[in-house]
Amino acid sequence: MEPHEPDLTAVPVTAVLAALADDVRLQIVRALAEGGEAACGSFDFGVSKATRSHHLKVLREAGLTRTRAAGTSRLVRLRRDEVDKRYPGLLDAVLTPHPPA
Amino acid sequence: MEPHEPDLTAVPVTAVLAALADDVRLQIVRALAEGGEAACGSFDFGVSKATRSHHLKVLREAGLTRTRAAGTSRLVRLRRDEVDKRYPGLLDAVLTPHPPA
DNA sequence: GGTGTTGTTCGAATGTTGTCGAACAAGGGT
DNA sequence: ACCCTTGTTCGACAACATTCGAACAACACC
Repeated sequence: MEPHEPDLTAVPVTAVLAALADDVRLQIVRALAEGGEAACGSFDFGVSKATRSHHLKVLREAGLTRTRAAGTSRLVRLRRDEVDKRYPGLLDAVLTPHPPA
Repeated sequence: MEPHEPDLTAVPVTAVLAALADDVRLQIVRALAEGGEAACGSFDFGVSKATRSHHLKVLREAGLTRTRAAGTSRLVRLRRDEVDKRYPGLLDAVLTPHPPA
């Protein structure tokens, strides 16, 4: 089956924002922004693997990540350049820590 | 009753993103970014006034807009400076037109 | 006071999303 | 061949979102 990784220009803004508007997914994106490529299993944020797989699918279909198989694992990485090009400042604005003050 | 216009620092990022992740609300925000202050009724995007009122409430409670009474109308305006300060680049990234190419 | 305009709130219908366990698929190792 | 690890997919369920019409509130104006 196809990986279903659309071009960012084919994804409505609202879908990109919706993909980022979830706590678990935001943690995943933050981890990817810091750590580069990572296996799906490395994102243990207190949800089952079914849920995690679902969130990774949402991110992938929003055009935010790319996934490639590597043995029994799958490596996920953030499509930083493409996102920054189409939505300059979005990731920076959303990924930087936000002091409660 | 209180207007319920929280400080931006008190609103989780995901709530801000969720508020922007809707077509109707994004149109409202775009209109506000261009036209400055506007009455609620000026946002006729094919939804009923009940629905419009709901969306304005979501934007207000996400800390994105401010509302003040003016006679029988209510004037809404975007909290541009505050949003830009906390999330630099967010509004720009999201409000600028996105060519499908 | 009565009427019209402008919004808000309520209740209900409908649709979407997040979550899980269980079943399944694909690889790697022994 | 067998098993373990790693992920995905399937149903199901609960929670939340969007939408509407109708009822209500506040104000202005005659």
